[in-house]
Amino acid sequence: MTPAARRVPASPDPSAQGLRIDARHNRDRILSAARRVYARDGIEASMASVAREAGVGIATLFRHFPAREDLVAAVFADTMQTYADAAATALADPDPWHGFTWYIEAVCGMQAADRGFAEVLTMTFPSARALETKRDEAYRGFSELVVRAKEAGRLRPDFTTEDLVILLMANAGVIAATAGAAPEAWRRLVGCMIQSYAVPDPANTEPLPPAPTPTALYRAMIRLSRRSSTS
Amino acid sequence: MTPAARRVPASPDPSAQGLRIDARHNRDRILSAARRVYARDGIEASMASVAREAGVGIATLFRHFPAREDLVAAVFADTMQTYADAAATALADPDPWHGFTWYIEAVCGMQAADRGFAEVLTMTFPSARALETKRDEAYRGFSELVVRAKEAGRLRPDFTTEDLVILLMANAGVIAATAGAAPEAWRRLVGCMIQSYAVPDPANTEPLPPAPTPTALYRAMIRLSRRSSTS
DNA sequence: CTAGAATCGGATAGGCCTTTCCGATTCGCT
DNA sequence: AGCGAATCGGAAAGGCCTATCCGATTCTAG
Repeated sequence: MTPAARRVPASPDPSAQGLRIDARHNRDRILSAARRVYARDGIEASMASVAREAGVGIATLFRHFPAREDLVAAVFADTMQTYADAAATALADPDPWHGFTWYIEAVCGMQAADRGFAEVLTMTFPSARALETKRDEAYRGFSELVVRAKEAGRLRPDFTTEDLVILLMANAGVIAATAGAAPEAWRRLVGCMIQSYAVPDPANTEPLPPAPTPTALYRAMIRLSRRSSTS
Repeated sequence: MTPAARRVPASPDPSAQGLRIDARHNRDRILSAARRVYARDGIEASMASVAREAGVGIATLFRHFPAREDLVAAVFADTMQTYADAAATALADPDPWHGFTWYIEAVCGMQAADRGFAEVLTMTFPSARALETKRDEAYRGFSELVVRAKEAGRLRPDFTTEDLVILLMANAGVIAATAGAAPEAWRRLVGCMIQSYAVPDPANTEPLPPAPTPTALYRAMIRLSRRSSTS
């Protein structure tokens, strides 16, 4: 047994290698705390609040993740993997249009489930190579989905891959604004957008997802004014 | 001349009445500074930054507007008037569908021109009566626009007034995310959404507004990660 | 079991924010 | 011109945040 093999990496995360086991333990606590905080408050949540949630000292947090970007990249590494995998799954669908719409709904659903991730998808972190590699992978898959859906005659020819980015930004806005008070509003938005992407076909109109109730939206609009900073 | 008539309100704002002229002057400086700051940074901008921009002491700002909400309400009073007026203008359009789409584009354009206003439209301020009165007025006008557009057979029957709120939230998201780097992205979003609101008619398809260029969107996604707070 | 290295986390410095207090200044009437 | 009231704005108190320092603690190898 070589000295280097003594510290076996029990954690699946390769960047935890070589750490003392208490350090690795803290690292994991920080990551799961950050996951919770970012999902709730978005990635502009303070480093201090993450440390509090994790129950570690502030210095410990900064030692493991010197910059906020490092923490964000570590937290969303596997979510970005899921994101990239979704494109592959969609490409395996024999129906190009169904694969295209499934992908969009899946991605927007991931945004709805995690406010932090919703924000990550509308930003780019040039220094976080791992994240950007996954993003590029997903992008290539989506480009292929677009080509196939156009070839099948279901996707309008003037659709561009930039439209997905716009949708992600729009969806992030709805999710941030409704934040739990109208949890289905984003489905309505996505349903409308997909509708507009399709080549018009009166013989094949899908119903839209239901609109949120007026009271739900009103609650969202009030809640929105009850906050201070974040973002 | 009665004592009460001595101080003539030169300012159009009735709530400036009874102030000494230097006080009124400061009030105006604060309001125009806040307009600039809110348009640029959104209504979560700090009171301190508004005071700095206005060149007045912090205490002066707080004396005139004890709570952030008071300042927001004062700043956006006339913009909300324009907002309400737009509904009336749209109702005067003889073509119900054209009036409907014109209104949506006008309102979303107002959002694009003022990030603070974009946020105000997705919130409600129960204590700011004047603001909410105007909002209700616009809402009633929009409801009528919806009815007429449906009667004309151009607007899909399952459209609801809540869809406008969702669009406003989505548009606010795109505007906040692109913030100058891709100034036309919101038009693409709005074009798509209007497309989806229309009763499908292959004989009458309008082209979508152009999509932003990939580089413009990329710049927006980088810029987004370059900020600290906001929101 | 122990020594030394790795790690922890409280404390601290510095920044920005909100809100209030109060002495200094300016205005407006006489 | 001059007085009193209105208004100004710097200062201060308190909160939260980032980032770093360093003595205390915990782990690991031998």
